[in-house]
Amino acid sequence: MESRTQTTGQALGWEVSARDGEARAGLLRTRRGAIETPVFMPVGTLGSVKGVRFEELEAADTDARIILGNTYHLWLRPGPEVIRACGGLHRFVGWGRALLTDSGGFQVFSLSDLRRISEEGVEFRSHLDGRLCFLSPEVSLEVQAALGADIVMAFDECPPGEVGHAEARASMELTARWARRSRRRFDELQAGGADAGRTDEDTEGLSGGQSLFGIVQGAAHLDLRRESLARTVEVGFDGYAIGGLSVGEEKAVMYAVVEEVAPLMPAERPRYLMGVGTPEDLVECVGRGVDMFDCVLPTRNGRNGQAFTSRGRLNIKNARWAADPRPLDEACPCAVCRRHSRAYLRHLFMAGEMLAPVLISHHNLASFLDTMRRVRQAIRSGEFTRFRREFLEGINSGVE
RNA sequence: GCAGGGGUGGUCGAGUGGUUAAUGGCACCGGGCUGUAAACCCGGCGGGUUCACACCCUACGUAGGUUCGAAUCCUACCCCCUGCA
Repeated sequence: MESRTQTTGQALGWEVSARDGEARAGLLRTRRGAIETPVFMPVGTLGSVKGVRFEELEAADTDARIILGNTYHLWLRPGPEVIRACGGLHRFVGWGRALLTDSGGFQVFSLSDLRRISEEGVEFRSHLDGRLCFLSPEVSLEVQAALGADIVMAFDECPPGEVGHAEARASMELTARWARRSRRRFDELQAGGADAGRTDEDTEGLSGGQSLFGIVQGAAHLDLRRESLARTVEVGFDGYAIGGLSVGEEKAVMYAVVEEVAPLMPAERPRYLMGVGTPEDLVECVGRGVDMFDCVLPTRNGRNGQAFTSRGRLNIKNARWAADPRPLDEACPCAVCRRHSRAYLRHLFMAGEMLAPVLISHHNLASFLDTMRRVRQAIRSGEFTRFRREFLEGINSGVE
């Protein structure tokens, strides 16, 4: 038996197996399984990757190794007590693989009309029933302990993408202070056994506890980004995320920030770009040094009738597909593309059949995850540059 | 046959003398969606010319009529629904 004593005691294992330029291929070891990176993580905000069954997420054509849940949403409903009583989020939803929970920081942005920020935390007017709720770094980490995800996120403030320097600085500094508080409360909760998802000691050579990621903010201002990174690293986390992108800024700005920040992030820790992105964003940002991604696009756009294909986006509602016997993407090996035609999917969508969004979501997810498999392969074989060029050419060639 | 009610743009349905090419809904056509307040949101939707402003044509069962002006009023006819025979 090979000894893994050198990683025992840590909650998360991480090793890079290949590099190609800034792109890295690696293995992220969590208490609920190993995850090859770069990885795309499907979003399951409310405890469900919308429209996709867990069996399908596990199936070979998709094979998601880790999915997200959301602290704010699960906190409001069904509530952390319910989920703790059911043995944590894994057992509650019936998913045995890895989970990552976002802290609710994104809702500070997306629900900006319903909240007020103070040093202490964020007062939300619940979007469900209007009642006043208070989320802070401490509360967020307490809820995340009750959910018991394998990776949890520090509670941050996510400002709009185009905020000016002064506002971005104030926000970034608040996030930095919240990072310390998140770290402190996290450690207390772990020491106190509050983690509902704890696994046996030595699982995978890991401690069995949760791991915690810090989040870099600073909007489009590179000096603030660098400072935010330094202050986050100073606190010390198991992994580091870039937050506050794809929130209204120009795409070039996003790429510029990632290009500046990712290579400066600790090389011995996984790098997670939050909320990104399109297939081309994934490839571009892997090329800038990112290891982990999540995004609602495959499921949301799938539900709304848009398929991501190797030749770009295909809107299944378009009349031009009405009698098209071809699959969504002739190059896609997913279960949906192997079985169903564009004509059938369009018919289902136009008829309002719930199977249509289900099938397109499945295809999109399978497509995103397949892209990441090919990205990893390209990095390992030292052909990432060529892969990137050919992939982008394909995406831009247009669906016929 | 008699008595009521009704025939409006792809469809259902408002409008009952003048901003009416005609409110809405649906259908249809197109666009958007990036740590999910999203199975959602936005736009178009009689025809023609125009990049556009704009202009022309055709339209409220059919045919006449009244009026400066009619989907709206009058007459005849056709058709549909309900009740009674």
